[in-house]
Amino acid sequence: MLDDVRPDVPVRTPTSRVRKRHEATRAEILAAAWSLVRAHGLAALTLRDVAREVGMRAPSLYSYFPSKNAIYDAMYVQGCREFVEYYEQIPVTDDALTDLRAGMHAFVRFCTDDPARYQLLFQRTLPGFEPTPDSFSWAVRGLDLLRRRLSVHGYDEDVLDLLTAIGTGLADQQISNDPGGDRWIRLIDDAMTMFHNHVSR
Amino acid sequence: MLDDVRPDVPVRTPTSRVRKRHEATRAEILAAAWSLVRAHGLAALTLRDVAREVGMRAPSLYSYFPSKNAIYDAMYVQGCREFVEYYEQIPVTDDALTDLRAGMHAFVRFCTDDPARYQLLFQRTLPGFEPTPDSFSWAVRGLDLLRRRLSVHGYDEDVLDLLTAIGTGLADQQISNDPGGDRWIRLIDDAMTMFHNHVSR
DNA sequence: GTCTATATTTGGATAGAC
DNA sequence: GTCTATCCAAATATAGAC
Repeated sequence: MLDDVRPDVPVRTPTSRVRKRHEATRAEILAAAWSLVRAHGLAALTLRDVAREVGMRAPSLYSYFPSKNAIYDAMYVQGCREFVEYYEQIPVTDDALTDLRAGMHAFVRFCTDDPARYQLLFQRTLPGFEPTPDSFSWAVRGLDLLRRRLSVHGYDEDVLDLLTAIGTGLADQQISNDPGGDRWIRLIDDAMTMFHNHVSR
Repeated sequence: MLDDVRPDVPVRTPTSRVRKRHEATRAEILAAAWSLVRAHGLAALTLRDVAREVGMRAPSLYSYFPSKNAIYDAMYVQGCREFVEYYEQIPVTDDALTDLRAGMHAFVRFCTDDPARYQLLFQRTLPGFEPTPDSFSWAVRGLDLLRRRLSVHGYDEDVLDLLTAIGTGLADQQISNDPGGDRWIRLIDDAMTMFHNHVSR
């Protein structure tokens, strides 16, 4: 084939420039989708709205995502990556209680910062959606990070399960019953004291 | 008017017999709706499906409920009443830890027994629905009962908030990450020991 | 009260021109 | 890649006969 004369840039492979533009538009679409779900709820997202937000018509989105669920799926991966980034920037000390408190504050803040994201990642009540196995592996990665952070101080499985329950409970109550406030956030330090005393018995 | 000749049973007022039949059909419709949401998810409920389940056509449901959300609303009230019934049958002892454990087991069991009901009552992620003020008062009633049960042993507000966080967290993790199992259920007694030791400091 | 028929809306997805 | 036009399906709700 003639194409093989220039194997580095074969016909049909978009140039790096074109690919970058494509990726940029994809990112713009996702940003618009996030903006909409934050404003109107996760389940209220429609392709028409997303398209209008980025100055397109709905069918044009199909050049970037094969379906609506593919958009949700990409948002899911983004959320997982944000979670990992959130956690990696928390310093680890040699004091278990300090780390527990910092970790729990980070977790609850991550959840309350964006309830729509919380619903997508952790509640999974979206009608027809579930993440692809590939995307779900990102969630596993985030959870692993969380567990590794905590197992540094020697906690076992059951104790980690108790801790995740306290975490989701605090975040859930804060979001459901005092959105924008701090009624459960201000219980975090005390809750971690309780937890720490218990597991150090 | 001639109707006034028999003021006990005026025209246009259905007889007790007719009213009872009407109520029975309403109950049948609600039972069908519960059955469907348990099988296919809370958000997947459609009037056609409900009607088919009770041997009707969709428009006939409008003789019993003015809208789909009115059905959700009636289910919401039913769920709240079931919650109250669940709690009223729990014996109160003079031992705080015993009551904490029994109360928390009851709460988590109530949630895990019917995840669709849990979602309707506590998560409130249903697209266009929110309970009418009248129905919501039933939820307040349930929460009041819960608080009264616990305040018997002298807990203050912040402590109750911590306890509700632990409760929703345990229920949420059990439903989301181990449906049908007992991975978080078996942590309840230990969690209540932790809580009790902490607040009795 | 129940039905058939239908209005209305909505929204995901596709075809094909440019 | 983007558009217009359209399809298709689902689902709530209403009108009016019986």
